[in-house]
Amino acid sequence: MSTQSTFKDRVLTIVRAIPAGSVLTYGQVAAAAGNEKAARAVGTIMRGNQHSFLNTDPDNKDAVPCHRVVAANNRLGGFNGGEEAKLQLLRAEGWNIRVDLRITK
DNA sequence: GTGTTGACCCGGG
DNA sequence: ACCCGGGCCAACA
Repeated sequence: MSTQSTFKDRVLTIVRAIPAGSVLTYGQVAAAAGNEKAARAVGTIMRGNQHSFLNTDPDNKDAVPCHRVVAANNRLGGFNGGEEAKLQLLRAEGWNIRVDLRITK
């Protein structure tokens, strides 16, 4: 069993299965992949995905919608193309993300 | 084989 | 709010 699917493979499969409009935390993905404590490693794996935009295409089976993986405690987490890109993708899927209320100069 | 790094997580002061 | 530390694991040098 272990020789066929590595932790990385399981993580990618799980992330591919996240439907639009849903999100999982790094920790939840790690737990679903069989190792609850590997949240950090999930981030490492996500970093390897170069395709930030193609990943939104639901018809592409190889797409890995890594923008649907967020950090715990309602934090956003990182992204290859910058947090701003991740923000817009999630907003397009119905999430309401508030950023700043104060006036700065 | 040994570090080091990092799209993490939790707790404590 | 802030800063700090320990733990965990995969990838890389």
